[in-house]
Amino acid sequence: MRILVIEDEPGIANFIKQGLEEESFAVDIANDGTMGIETALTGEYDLILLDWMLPGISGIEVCHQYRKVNTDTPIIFLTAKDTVQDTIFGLQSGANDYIKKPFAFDELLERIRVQLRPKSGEHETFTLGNIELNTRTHQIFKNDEEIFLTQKEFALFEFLLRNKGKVCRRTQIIESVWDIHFEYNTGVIDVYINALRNKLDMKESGPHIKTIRGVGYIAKDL
Amino acid sequence: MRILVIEDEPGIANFIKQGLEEESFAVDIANDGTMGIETALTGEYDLILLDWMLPGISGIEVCHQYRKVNTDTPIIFLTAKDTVQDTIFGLQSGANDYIKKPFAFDELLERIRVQLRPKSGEHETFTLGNIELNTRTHQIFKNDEEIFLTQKEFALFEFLLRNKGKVCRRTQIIESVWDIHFEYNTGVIDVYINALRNKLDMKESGPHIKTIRGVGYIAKDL
DNA sequence: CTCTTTCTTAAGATTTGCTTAAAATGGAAT
DNA sequence: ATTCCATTTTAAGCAAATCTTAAGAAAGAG
Repeated sequence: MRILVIEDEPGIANFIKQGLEEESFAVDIANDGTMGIETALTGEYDLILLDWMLPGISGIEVCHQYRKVNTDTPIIFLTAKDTVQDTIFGLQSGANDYIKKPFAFDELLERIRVQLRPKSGEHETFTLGNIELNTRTHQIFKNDEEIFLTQKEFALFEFLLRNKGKVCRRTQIIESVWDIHFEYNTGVIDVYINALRNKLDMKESGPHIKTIRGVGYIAKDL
Repeated sequence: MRILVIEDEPGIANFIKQGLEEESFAVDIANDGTMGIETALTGEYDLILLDWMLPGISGIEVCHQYRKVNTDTPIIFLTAKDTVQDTIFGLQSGANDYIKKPFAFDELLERIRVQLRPKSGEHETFTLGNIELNTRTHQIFKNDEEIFLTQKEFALFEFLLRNKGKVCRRTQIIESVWDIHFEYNTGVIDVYINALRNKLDMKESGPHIKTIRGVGYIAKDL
């Protein structure tokens, strides 16, 4: 799950980035409206957090522009203003929700989840055989026994499960999970796949992550 | 499906090459404008990815030159520039689309597919009897049972299916699938045709790959 | 029947992925 | 700031799958 934060104050931007990364979202920051709209349009994000007050192009303007091209990706406004007027205006411009600064991080998280839930059309848990992944609580159970994964392990596994049955190409994985876009000559994926297979105890029979040589991996039941 | 990438930065060029090869395109790289236009004119490519900023001859110039000779092959510009002016200018010079760097690989892939789809006039799946090939997910099903092919096997089979009913000459095959252009005295094709017939279980009756003695092969239903 | 082309198999070369250990990174605690 | 610890990444040797070559067997053409 990739999130773009369009916010000029580095302090706030980094605070949000860190918090979201702890929840294993992949977060990019754009620090002004121009960069923001450009990045939003090039990259593929699942959600956009948009500051109301931006130097140069305003948040509303960014939202307007973006909505001309993309009407699916949810946008949540971050705003210091708090009049009802502004709120209505913001939502009319195409945003899906808004949150007033200062805000409790958990509240932000909650609103993000609300926006992401209906979009994926999925539940908040995914399963692979007897393994269950809960995106909400960030836990993994195998036969009701909890298994602890690190951030990256979890993010990779979640990506595979969200695409269960479909082939996940190495390029897709390195982009979605590691956020690396150009030059890519690393063996990280192999290492983490290996870790997953070990921790989740995926031998021959039973659910497994199959490798498609020269292409990538695929998670399959049975 | 053959793609030429004209791009001077090795990092980006190789990243694109790998990504596209995972999708089983045959990719060649030219690292400057002169080489680029030369290769574009000699080889037979289905699509060209052209960097805007090139040492020596610029991307626009390459595009202009190329369009004097060939007006069919789609060209997609890769550009760091982002002004509307440049874009319009680029498209006027004969390009079919453009994409701003940095871009998400999936977006590039999508644009490539948009360009290739109308040209081939085909869908993203091909069938041969009860066998179905999905170019998108890179999978093959026979009566809804998945059959795993290697890269080369898949590429060869895809080529045959794209030309279903038409005779595929050995020279065509070796050029499109193996990217070998001149000297050619190898028995690889035979070996791979054999592998396909085995894996896909093509006996006499039923769908099969018929061999045309002295010429090549043809994929036929029934 | 003889010659040519294709089929089939097996073995060698090459590429790709697996696995492990060690180095780098980053956070938390002292 | 320093140390410690967990996580992430890099690197390298090994294993396995794939690709290519080659050579004898089979099949088709004349």
